[in-house]
Amino acid sequence: MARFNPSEYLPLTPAMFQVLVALADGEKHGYAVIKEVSRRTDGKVRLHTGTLYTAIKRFVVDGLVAESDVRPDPALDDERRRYYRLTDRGRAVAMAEAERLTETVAQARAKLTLSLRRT
Amino acid sequence: MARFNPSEYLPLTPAMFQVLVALADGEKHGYAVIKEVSRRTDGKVRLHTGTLYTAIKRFVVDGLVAESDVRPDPALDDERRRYYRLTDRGRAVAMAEAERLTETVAQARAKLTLSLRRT
DNA sequence: GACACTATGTCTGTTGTAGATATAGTCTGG
DNA sequence: CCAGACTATATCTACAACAGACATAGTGTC
Repeated sequence: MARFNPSEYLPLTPAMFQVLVALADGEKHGYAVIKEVSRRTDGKVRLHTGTLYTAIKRFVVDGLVAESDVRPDPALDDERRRYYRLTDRGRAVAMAEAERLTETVAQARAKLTLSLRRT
Repeated sequence: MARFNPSEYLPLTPAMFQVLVALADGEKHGYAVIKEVSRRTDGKVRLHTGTLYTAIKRFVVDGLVAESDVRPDPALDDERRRYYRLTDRGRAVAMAEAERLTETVAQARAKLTLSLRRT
């Protein structure tokens, strides 16, 4: 597992990227990921259950996400929930993807504005 | 066709976005689009012919791209080529997608760096 | 009591894409 | 001089990701 290179895991699909980003600020259960993404994007990005649970399963196998044993205060919990957290590797991949997208957008903007100046 | 709203066409798939961006600074033929994307992304993004020609066909139908009659100097031309240019609508969609991606990346960066500060 | 919400998960059909194949002309090195 | 690479368009098949439906089940609300 030594010298894991995040860029070899790229590009992520938009849905998978959103899953990792949702877990970035603290562990969450599946349904909470769906809601967080929907809330954050004003309902524009809607992860469906088929997409979400399949993605998380793969992330756990690949070591980007780990299932957590830590349960919150039982009063706030729901025993059906399964909590997931981003691993160091998952965080590195998400950051690399963010950088890749930044570069892509920068190039796109450059080309799109360049041609406006010409016209 | 009045009051076309570009955001209804979003999100674009990464491949489709690259095609529109490639055409942003002037009309090109299909093979030139493939090469431009590959060159610009240091070989990281490789559009395949199946993807490219299928995407362009759809863009022409949807009015985001138009086939151009303008042929360059015959000395520089290749009669097999088919040239395509971005329409106003195509440009509007590409710009809207660039803005959407900018917002997505900004949110991702915020969440990813926030958690670093916590830890 | 009906409906919406929370929560996890599987299944199927659709879509987009990769990669192969087809065709064919040009160009370059050994 | 001919093999192989490159240019150029296009179609086809197979696969992976995803949407959306379905299944299950408990809780909350009108």
